[in-house]
Amino acid sequence: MMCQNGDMARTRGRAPAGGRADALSQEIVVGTAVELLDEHGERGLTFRLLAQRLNTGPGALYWHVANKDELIALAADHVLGEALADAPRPEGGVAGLRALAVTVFDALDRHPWAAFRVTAPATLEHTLSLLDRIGVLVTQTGLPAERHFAVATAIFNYITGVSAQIISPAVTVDPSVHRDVFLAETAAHWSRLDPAAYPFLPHVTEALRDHDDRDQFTTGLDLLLTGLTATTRPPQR
Amino acid sequence: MMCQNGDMARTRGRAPAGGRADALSQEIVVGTAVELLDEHGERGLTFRLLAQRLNTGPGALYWHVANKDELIALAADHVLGEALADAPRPEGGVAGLRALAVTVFDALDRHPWAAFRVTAPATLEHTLSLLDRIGVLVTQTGLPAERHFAVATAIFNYITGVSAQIISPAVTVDPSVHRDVFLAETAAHWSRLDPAAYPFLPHVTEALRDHDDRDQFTTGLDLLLTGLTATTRPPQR
DNA sequence: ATCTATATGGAATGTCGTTCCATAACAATA
DNA sequence: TATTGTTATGGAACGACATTCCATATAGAT
Repeated sequence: MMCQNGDMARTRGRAPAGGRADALSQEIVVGTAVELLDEHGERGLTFRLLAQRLNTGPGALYWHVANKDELIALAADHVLGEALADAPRPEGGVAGLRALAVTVFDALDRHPWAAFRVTAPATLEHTLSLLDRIGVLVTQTGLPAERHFAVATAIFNYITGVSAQIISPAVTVDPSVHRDVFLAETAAHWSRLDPAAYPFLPHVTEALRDHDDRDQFTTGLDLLLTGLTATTRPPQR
Repeated sequence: MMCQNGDMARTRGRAPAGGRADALSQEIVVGTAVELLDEHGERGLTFRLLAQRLNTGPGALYWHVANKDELIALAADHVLGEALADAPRPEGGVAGLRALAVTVFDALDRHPWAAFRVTAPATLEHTLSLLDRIGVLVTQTGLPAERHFAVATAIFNYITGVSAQIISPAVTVDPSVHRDVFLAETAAHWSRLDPAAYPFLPHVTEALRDHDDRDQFTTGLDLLLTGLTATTRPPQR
């Protein structure tokens, strides 16, 4: 599964110099897939539907994409590419890490299906690019070189993994039920739990109902980054 | 989608007092599903195969489980339940949080398909239990009450989200390629990248090849927990 | 014995990913 | 301008799957 694109730069999908006017390309196929995924979610994307929108047959798509897994992986990478293009460059160090993380979260929040499909260790273009940019910023923090990989990967995993968790209700749950309704129902469920078995949850139903996803993301992120600076500059007695 | 079990405790699946000897139950169905998921992964689990192993037809399973999504969600919750049963209870505070997190990671590592299926906000029994136990431990750290929800959720999201990311290659990639081979190939890929576009990655290929998944999990976890203690006791000048 | 809710299991349905292949469009040759 | 080979297309066909349907069985209650 999953691309295994390997070495040989595949010419596939690159429209030949003097191709026809209505020529497909991997870029077009993936771009249209992103539209469809935004509209109907992962389950709603079918090769038939995609082919229909591109005025072709399902078979033609397989010239540009190996299978549905690769298509979705490429679509998710495409989303990440847009996010990175928008990401601010100026800041360095921990502030830059925070800004980059939030930018990526926002992008995944706009394309909920993508969050689950960005995976480590990276092999796709923009996923690699994200990890590399995190690595560069980590390098700037003055951490010893032997920790660069572990810390950069930890931050990458936090961004993609936690984003996926926070966004998951939008994907897992029936999309027809809105966020507020879902949270209200879940809060009601928590409030009905037996306090002997669940001493904590009944106390935080209000916080569940009112919380903001982005704040939830930055709460953990800031803990992580605080821990990072605390490690970088050991506690000044 | 997804349970919506609602209130009414469903009698379904509970074998009636004097049922037949070969009676099914939700517990049996889910337990067998866990076995099959461990053996063949999420794609390899089919209702036909599950029915065959239980000496029944596919239709019978739908009496105990609404659909495949619910089945897998229940199976993942089952895994979490086992992990929590094994989890050490003694320690409290930050040390207890760390121990609990690692226990859950190990369980998900043994059942890679489950990591992607544990989602927040929780509605299933053991997922709720995990979040609650995290909450209790967070309460013990002396954090102000208004931060309890945000911090407990952040830790929950870290555990489940980052575990899923770290374990993902075992699920996403063809299971026939072993971890070492996959990492070696990815490392080779990184080493061939253009250093102008990717200044960081080529330097850490060795670390990628040699890293340990559990260490990767604890690296970020310890950063997060360090940040937590730094927040709890503000820096003592 | 009869009745009814619970539970079963195999057959039928429809949708999907994917494969296949006959054909089209174009580029390079002659 | 014909010819040939490669690149690309698109629609039909295949096989697997989740899910539904329904005729039947089981066991407790009457």
